Amino acid sequence: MELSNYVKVFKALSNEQRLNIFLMIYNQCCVPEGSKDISEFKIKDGACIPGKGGGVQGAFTKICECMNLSRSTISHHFKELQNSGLIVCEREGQTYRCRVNKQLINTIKKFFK
Amino acid sequence: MELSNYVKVFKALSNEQRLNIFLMIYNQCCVPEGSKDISEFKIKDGACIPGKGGGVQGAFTKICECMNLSRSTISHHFKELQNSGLIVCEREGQTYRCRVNKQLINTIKKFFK
DNA sequence: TATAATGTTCGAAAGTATTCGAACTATAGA
DNA sequence: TCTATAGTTCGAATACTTTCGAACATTATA
Repeated sequence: MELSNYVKVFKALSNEQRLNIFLMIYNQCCVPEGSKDISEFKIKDGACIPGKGGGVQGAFTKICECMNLSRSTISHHFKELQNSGLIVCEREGQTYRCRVNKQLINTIKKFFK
Repeated sequence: MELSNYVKVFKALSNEQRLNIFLMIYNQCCVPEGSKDISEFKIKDGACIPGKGGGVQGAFTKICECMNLSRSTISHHFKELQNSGLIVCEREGQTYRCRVNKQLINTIKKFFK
C-alpha cells in the first residue's frame, strides 16, 4: 500500500468524533451517552464482521442517536471513513449496513510491525 | 490510554511529510531522495531503539537534507511528533538524538486488535 | 399518493494546519 | 571572541476541516 493511503487512514482517525464513529462500528453497537473512557470503545477481537450479512445494521441512525452532531456532519464523517477504506457500507432498504475493512486493519497493524 | 491520545497519534501521522519524518526516524536512516514507495520506509523489527544511546544521531539535520521543506517547517513537524509521544528527542551537543517510543507503538498495535 | 424517516448535497462560518522567511538563541570550533 | 552550524519562535499567507442549517432525494408505510 502506498504511503498516501496510510495518510488517508490516519487522517480518517485523527478526529475524535470520527474515531468514535469508527469504534462504534467496530464494536457493532452504540456507546452509552456521555461516555468518554476508551474502554467503552474497546475493540473486540473478530466481532466486527460476523459472516455474510453481518456488520452494523442502521449504523448511521444508531450513531446519530449517540452523538451530538447534525446529520449532515455525521454523513460527512461517514464519507471520510468510507473514503479511507476503513469501513464499507451497503444500502439496506432505508438504512445502511456498515462493516469494518479487516484487511485494511491488518495492513495498518503490519505498518506498526 | 484515553481516546484523545489516540487522536493525537493519528493526527501526527495524518500528514504525508510528517509520516515520512516518522518513518525516517523509525528506520534510523534517511531515505533516498525522490523515493515515494512505501517499501523504502519499511519499518524494521526492533531496529528503532538499539539500547542506551541508540536512536538517530542528528535526526533533524539528516531529515532537512532529505526533505524539500524549510527548517522551521521541519522543526514544527518534529514538535508535533514529540507532542504526540511517538518520538522522544534529547539534545546531544548541537544536534538531537531521536528515538521512537516503542511502548506507544505497542499501545497503538493493541488498539487495532 | 401523502407523509415520515433516512440520508445527501450545498454554501457559509469558524477554526485548524501547513508552510514560509526573518529574526532569534545555543553550541562548537577557529 | 568571532563565526558557522543547529535548531526555535514569530507572524503571515494560504489551504483544509469541522460544523451547521436548508433544501433536496430516496424509500417505506399509512
